[in-house]
Amino acid sequence: MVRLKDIAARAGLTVMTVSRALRGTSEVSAATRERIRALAAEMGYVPDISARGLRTRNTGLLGVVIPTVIDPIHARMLLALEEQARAGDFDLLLAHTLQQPEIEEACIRRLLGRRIEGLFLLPVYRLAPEAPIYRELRQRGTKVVLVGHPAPFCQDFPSVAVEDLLASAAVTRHLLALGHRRIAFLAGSPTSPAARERLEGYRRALREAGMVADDRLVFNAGTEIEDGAHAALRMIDEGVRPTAIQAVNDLVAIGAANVLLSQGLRIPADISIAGFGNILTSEYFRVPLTTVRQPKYRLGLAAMELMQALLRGEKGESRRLPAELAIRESTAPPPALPPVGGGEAGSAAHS
Amino acid sequence: MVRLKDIAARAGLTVMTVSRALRGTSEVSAATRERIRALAAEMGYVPDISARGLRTRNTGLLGVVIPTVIDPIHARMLLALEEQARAGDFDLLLAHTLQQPEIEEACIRRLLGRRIEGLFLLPVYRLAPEAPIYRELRQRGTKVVLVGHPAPFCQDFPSVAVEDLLASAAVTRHLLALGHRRIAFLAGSPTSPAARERLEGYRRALREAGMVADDRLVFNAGTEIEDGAHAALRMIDEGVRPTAIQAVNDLVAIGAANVLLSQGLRIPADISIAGFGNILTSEYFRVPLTTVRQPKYRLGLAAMELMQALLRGEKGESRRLPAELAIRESTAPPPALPPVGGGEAGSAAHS
DNA sequence: TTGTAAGCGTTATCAG
DNA sequence: CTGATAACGCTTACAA
Repeated sequence: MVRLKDIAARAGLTVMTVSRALRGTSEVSAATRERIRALAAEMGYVPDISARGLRTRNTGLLGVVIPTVIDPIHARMLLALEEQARAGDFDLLLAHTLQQPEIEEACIRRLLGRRIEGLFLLPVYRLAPEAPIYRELRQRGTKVVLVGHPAPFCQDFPSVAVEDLLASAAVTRHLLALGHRRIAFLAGSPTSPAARERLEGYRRALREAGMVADDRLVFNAGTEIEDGAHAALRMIDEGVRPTAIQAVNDLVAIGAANVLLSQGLRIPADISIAGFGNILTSEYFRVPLTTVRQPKYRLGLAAMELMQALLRGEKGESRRLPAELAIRESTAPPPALPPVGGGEAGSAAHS
Repeated sequence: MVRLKDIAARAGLTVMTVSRALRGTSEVSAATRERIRALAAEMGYVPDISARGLRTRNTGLLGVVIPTVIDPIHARMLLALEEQARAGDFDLLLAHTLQQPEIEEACIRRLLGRRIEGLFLLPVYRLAPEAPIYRELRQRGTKVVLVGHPAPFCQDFPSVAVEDLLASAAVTRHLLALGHRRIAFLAGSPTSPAARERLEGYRRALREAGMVADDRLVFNAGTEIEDGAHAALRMIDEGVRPTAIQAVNDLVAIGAANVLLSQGLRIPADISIAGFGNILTSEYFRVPLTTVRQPKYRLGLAAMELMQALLRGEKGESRRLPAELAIRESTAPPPALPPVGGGEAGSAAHS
């Protein structure tokens, strides 16, 4: 490894002069500056950022803690983040939590040892109102940008999140506008604020339309394709026959759609399906879905902007990004006017 | 930030004693060790890894340079890598190249400044036999594990890659065994060794079956869904009517499949489709595809093993990982025995 | 078992 | 414009 010292020796100058010449800072005669620069290039000098950081107290490191990079939404967000980081002359340390609190804690602790200047945190959501590592981050005054919805245990960090509630309500309103009156909802995990917001958006839209949100139309699914399939089967078992289904995400929607198609139902002729878009653009799935396009890349940009503000010592304001409804041929008016009222679960209508 | 010095002051001891106590190294009285430990915990001490590294000359950092983390294959590989890295007490610096040589060079240079101990490199493939930054890596003796196929400009680095040629040949043999004699190939970018291997595997299998690989059945596609669609349209335009299609990857296959389905063809009744699996398990696409399952996670593991060997100062042996053919209902015997011989492009039969 | 001195590669600071 | 000195937080090497 070539060090400043080595260049200084070759140049017959002090380390300091070389350092200054290379940084272009301070006044150094143009002549020597060029000479040093050439020499450094020739010798393949690469400054040691850690050593510099030791002295200047800035490491130029940002941490990203993410459930898993396999999630396409998160991956796109990460891409944006990394591009922005490089532009701002930061390097990115990546760590996965696999949605496990212990791993999350270990990750964060390691990153703290790296003296990261800021942390992008996609939290592992828990119901508990407190989490020790989050408390520690607060005490340390670590600059944290939460990428996701705030929850009790992480409330006081500035955050960037999608307007899930509004977007979900828009989906429901879209279905209502088409004439659907019996809309089932395949819900996600109750520990996930995003999933909860989506359920709440559905309920709010129903209420605003003067209807009663019937819980017999809400099925606990999860986040995976299988979860959607199981939920759809349960729905059929229970004799519930909605004219439309709204799912907490694309995967769940696809799982449900596959089940329905295998039952001989046609989409959207017999039943409409809508939900949030998590994978690809879902246009490439041959299951017709009307989806909410999530602003993945913009989420990354917004997160970085917030971080920049924090790094400048500002307060940093949380932001909610709108999501856009991508209406496709997957949703259509209900096949026939559903019976109004009706007592049994299957025909339980909002009204 | 709490430093060793601070703990030492509070404990009435030297920095050295504290350092030793915390590391558990050397002989320190069990009593003081516990006392120091407790004190450190209470004060929230986190050792500064960079400072330590400055002294010990190991940074505990590994770099990953990747086209984009959006690619599901790469994302899974990255996940494995990160998990392994953490297990080995390394942190991971992530950088994207976006497939652009200049960005790649900039990334690598930055990582060198971080004094990474090793670099996982998913190269930006170019046809040129030399690339300056690769030469520099060689000269520096940086420990590099190539994740991908070797190419002239990066030949001398140890690598981990999938047995694309063999896997591709297996696909073709599978189609041949079903009785297909007119198999089209939708090829990828010629700069990508993996794509080239896949084309070569197809050709080899045909030759081994005593057939002539007819280039009129090979269409340049690319890597995206749209590329597959365009290639399929071109194929149809040129009047080529294969009984089976083999694609360089899943996306291309899906693009082609969508076009064929929209033309009223049924899969696999009228035409069979097979290729490499890049997205999800493609089981969830309602386009029937027989695919090659790529050992994404094992690729990550193997890369890390290779890196460990390099770090131990060993030579490090390149490895090729086999890929498994996932046969599904997407491939079936050809609808009718194709005409043997035949002069025009459309019916151009092998042998 | 504990302490002292020195140094890792860089830059802040003050002096010339 | 350039140099000398000290320091960032930690650990190695040697001394007590």
